[in-house]
Formats: sequence, C-alpha cells, structure tokens
Amino acid sequence: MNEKELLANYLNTLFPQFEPGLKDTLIAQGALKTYNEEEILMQTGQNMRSTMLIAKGMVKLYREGDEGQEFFMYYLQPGNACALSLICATKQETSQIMAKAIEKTTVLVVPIALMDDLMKTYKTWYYFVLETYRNRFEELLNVIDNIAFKAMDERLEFYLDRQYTDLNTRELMITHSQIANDLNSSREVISRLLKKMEQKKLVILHRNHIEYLK
Amino acid sequence: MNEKELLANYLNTLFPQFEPGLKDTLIAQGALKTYNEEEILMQTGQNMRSTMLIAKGMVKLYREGDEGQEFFMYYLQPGNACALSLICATKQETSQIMAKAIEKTTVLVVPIALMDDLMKTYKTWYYFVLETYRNRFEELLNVIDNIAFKAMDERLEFYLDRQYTDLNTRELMITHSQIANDLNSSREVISRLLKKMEQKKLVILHRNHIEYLK
DNA sequence: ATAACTATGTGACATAAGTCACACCCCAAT
DNA sequence: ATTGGGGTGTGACTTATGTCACATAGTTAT
Repeated sequence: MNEKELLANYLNTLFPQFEPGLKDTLIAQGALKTYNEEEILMQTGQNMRSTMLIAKGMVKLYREGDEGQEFFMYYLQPGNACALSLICATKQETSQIMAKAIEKTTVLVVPIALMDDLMKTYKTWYYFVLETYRNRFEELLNVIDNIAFKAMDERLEFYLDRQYTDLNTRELMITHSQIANDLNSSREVISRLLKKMEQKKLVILHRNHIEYLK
Repeated sequence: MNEKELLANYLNTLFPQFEPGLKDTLIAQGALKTYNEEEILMQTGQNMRSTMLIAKGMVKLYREGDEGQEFFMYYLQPGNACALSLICATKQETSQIMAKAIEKTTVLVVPIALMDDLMKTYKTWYYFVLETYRNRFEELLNVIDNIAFKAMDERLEFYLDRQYTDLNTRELMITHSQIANDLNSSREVISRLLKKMEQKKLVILHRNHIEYLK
C-alpha cells in the first residue's frame, strides 16, 4: 500500500464521520509522519506549522515547568487530535506543552494553511475541531480537580486508573520514579503510597511492573 | 435606548471585528441579560441552552470540588465569551464550573440553535470562537502550572498580580479568607504569607483591602 | 456607648510530602 | 560467577501547609 492509500485507510477507519470531500482533501494535501518510541512530536517554544491527528500509536502530553519539571496531562490516542496543534496552528503561535510518543506512532499531518477552508467548507471538520476542544478542555478541568483538591494518594489512584483505562491493561509496565515524574512528586513518596495500596489489595507490586486490581 | 439599540451598541464597541451580517443576526436573535453582584450565571450540573458573551461587568470562573470547595480559575471581561458555554452549548451537555458576577454584569445571550449557522456563515464568528478557546485553554494551562509546580507563596503572588492586572487597580478590595477560598487554602496561611510579603514591601495590608506595590 | 460581628494576628500543634542516607534485590553484561 | 546499575524499601529528618485556640482590632447596629 502506498502512503496515500494508507492515509485513506486511516481516514476511513478512524474518522468515518468525515464527509467524502473532506477525506479527499486530506488525502490530497495531508501526509503521514512516523515517530519512534520516546520521540518528541512537539516541544515548548516550538512553532507549529501543521495540525496533527493521531493515526496509530500513543502520545503522552506533558506540561513543562520553569525548571524542566514534567507534569503529565493526558494521552492522545488514534482518532484524537492535538488541541494545542489546532490552536497554535491557527494562530501561528508557540506551544507550551510537550508531546512524546510512547510507542511507534503515526500521525496525519495537515498543513495549517488548510484550516480555514476546512472549517468553512466541511461541517464534520468543524464538529471534529469543536469536539476536540471540548474533550481536551474537560481533561484539563479534570487535571485541575486532581491537583487542586486531592492529596497525593488519591492522585496516584486516579493516575493508575487512567493508565489502566487508556492503555487498556491491568499490567502497568512502569517504574515508581516514572510515576513520580509524571505526578511531579518524588520516588520515595510514590513507593510508600504504592505499598499502602498493596496492603489494601488494590495493586500487586513487581519490578518495573504494577498489577492494577481495580 | 431600547434593548436592541443597546445590543447593537455593545456589538459595535466590543466586537468591532464581527462582520455586519453577523451583527445583524445577533441583534435580531440575541438578547441582553443582566445579573447582579454575586449572582450566579452558570452552575455545575446545569444545562446550557445559550452561549454568553460578556457585554459589561466582570465574571469570576470557579472550578468546584466534590465537597463544595471553590477554586478560582479566571475572570471573564467584556468582550470575552464563556468557553464552556460555547462547548456545552454545542454539545448540549452540562457544565462543570461555576460562573459568578462580581459586579452588576450584562451578558449577550445567543441561543445555541444559532451556533451551527453562525459558525458556517461568518468567518469572524468562527475566528472568535477559536480565539476564545485558545485563550481559555492557555489560562487553564497557566492555572495548572501554578498548582502543579509552585508553592503557596508564589501562587499568592501570582494571584495578587492577576487581581491587579484584571481589575486594573492596585487597591485590592478583598479579605484574606476570600483569597484563601479562591486558592483552596486556609485563612491563617494566607495571612502569614501576606505578612511576609508586607515585610518584603510587596504589599501594604489594611482591613478588607490590600495595596499591591508590584 | 455598648454589643455584636467580622477581619486579622499569632502560638502550638498535626500531618502530608519532600529529602537524605543507605540497604537490598533483581537482572544484564562481562 | 562477578560486577554494576537501576529499581525498590525504609528510617530519620525537614519543611510547607493546614488546624485549633484564642487574642485583638476595626466596624456596624442598636
């Protein structure tokens, strides 16, 4: 299959709601780009020249602190778009977040020059953009809830639950210090809280691996 | 001046970029609604049937916690729209935030039924909606920065700075417990941090009133 | 003027979370 | 088999923040 056929294929399976004309335009003007595990798709301060729709793989979105801290916000899955890339693309401004592929990931790249036209011409595109905003907005509100109102033990439980939900497995292949990093906490704190969760039969701890028992 | 004239007036001064047809539509189909100080415009769990553009006054946006805590997110000023009302309106879903007028406030109410048409017909409307999302999104990212990475002293300074910037006065008419409430902290903590700021000549404290010296 | 109320100041203490030090264990590379 | 590095467990300590108790000072209503 050549790239355009592959692109058409992704559009048909992941974005079936897009009207034919929109799909044709995206096939004609879009492109596929592949990132390796750990590769960075978008970086604070970088200028966006295109909008990205995730076609395959998984992307982790971080907010970055002044001193290089990383704070995990949410995952982007196939069928999602990066809201920031829609926004920044439209306004030609720089992003304030970091997006990293956590596995081999393919994205559908749409030149920003197209955005205006797509928006005006295709109702399903504008619904898609609005829906993307709505979803990301709500994710952010959830994130705020957690850090504004909850203590670390609850945040950890929420974090594990999201790993389970988003990655769709109870076998979480992750280390304590990775969790600490994502939650902007410290390894010892996370280890202790996990031990408590283990005593409560919520998890079983292994090396590099946590069984999430719900 | 009757309501429609007043409405036209607000549109011309606050939204000069709107094209004439858009203004005409909003004048014909929109309405003005006035809220008193402390009155609530939008409540968690409430269904949105309209989109609101702020015409006059000032609105404070809160995220609400499970146990009734309030967490201040940002102000909406004349010329702003409530992003949530745009989103929820479009999707007919319920809001997760609370919006409160902090002074007598007039809003331009647009029925959600119009949204689709406006979006497709008026380029300036769709720019406005996207710009609104972008701004609110960035505000939320800022909020996340603060609570994820900063300690209470820095958060307090940021808070005071925002009061100064948004309300456009160094004479902040606010009590310590109101601040504590907005930051989801406690009155004593805020009092102590303010005392330290006073020693550093950053503020002068009075009853019900803080002079912000920058 | 007095009483009642609200805002603010402050010491004492509790707790969550972060830090430091170090032990131990698993696993991979040699 | 030995070594080395990363992952994990844990005690001791520090610090930021929250809580409780109570004092004091403005402000308002009577």
